Amino acid sequence: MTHRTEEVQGKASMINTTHLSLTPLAPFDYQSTAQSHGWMELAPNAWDKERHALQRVERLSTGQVVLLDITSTGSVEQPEMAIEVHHAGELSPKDRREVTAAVGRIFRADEELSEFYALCRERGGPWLKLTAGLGRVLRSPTVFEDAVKTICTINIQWGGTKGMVKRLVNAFGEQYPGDPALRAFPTPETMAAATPEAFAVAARLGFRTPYVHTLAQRIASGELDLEALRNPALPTLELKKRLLSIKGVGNYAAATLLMLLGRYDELAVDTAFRQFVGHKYFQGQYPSDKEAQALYADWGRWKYLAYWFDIWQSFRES
DNA sequence: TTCCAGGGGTAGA
DNA sequence: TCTACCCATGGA
Repeated sequence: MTHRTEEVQGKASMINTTHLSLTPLAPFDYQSTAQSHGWMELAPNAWDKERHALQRVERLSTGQVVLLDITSTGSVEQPEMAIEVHHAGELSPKDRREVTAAVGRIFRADEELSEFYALCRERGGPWLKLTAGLGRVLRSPTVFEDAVKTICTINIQWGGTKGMVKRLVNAFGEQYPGDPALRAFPTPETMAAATPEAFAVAARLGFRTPYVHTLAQRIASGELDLEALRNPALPTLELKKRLLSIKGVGNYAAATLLMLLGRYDELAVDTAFRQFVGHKYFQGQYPSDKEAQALYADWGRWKYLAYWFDIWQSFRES
């Protein structure tokens, strides 16, 4: 991953703009990656359809809150992303590195998928499309944000998930100084500082309320280090065990978080999975979870990606 | 008003 | 390991 920086000073505003760039591993399909997951629609993310830009408010480790505007300036084979950072005051070299690292993580800029692409080529047909830079599933800069959002997908329709995440951001996220209506995803410390009662009233997460609040408290107190789960040396089974030890995380959420951590061994069995597999492979009948999972068994450690883009292609064809 | 969603925890077998 | 039951919330 490489980056270069230049700075442009705004003239009429207290907000300055810094231009950064990021070069992901090729092949890389920027737009398909951004639209690969509903995460694009969850606050503080927003997708600008006309400019094909992903916008997001980010709180840096210094406490500075900035607005990111991310677009593609390259091609699939020679990819490059432009990152406009709107911020008050200065943006230090450390801040710039933090921003490019966050964007790199969101887009999985350094994720190596050649083994998955080789399997897609063996299959041929519609799977060949994936080898043109698809296969990256959008995620968040922190494991905490992904964990909270995953818990907010449990037993609820997508509109409900969007509403819950938006309430969390509006109630506990820090404001962007250039537009107080825009906020960053809240830190564990901010959520943990609220009483359970105040948290429940503000977020309205239903039965997920104690799961998310307790998770924030455990991280804020130092008892739990979710970022440590990004360690590639951790065996997947150990990682899954640690995820399942989090209250509110069961088999579905653990498989989703494994995928977000770059481990594709497990399928997230939920209503969408059962409906899709039943419709496409079992003449509309719901198979057992074992039968459904067996469909993707020979994808080995790439099962989740195979399923995810199987449903993604069906969606695009319909 | 009723149903149920992109499930999970718990108890009991 | 499996099943039954309950769990808040909000959209259809």
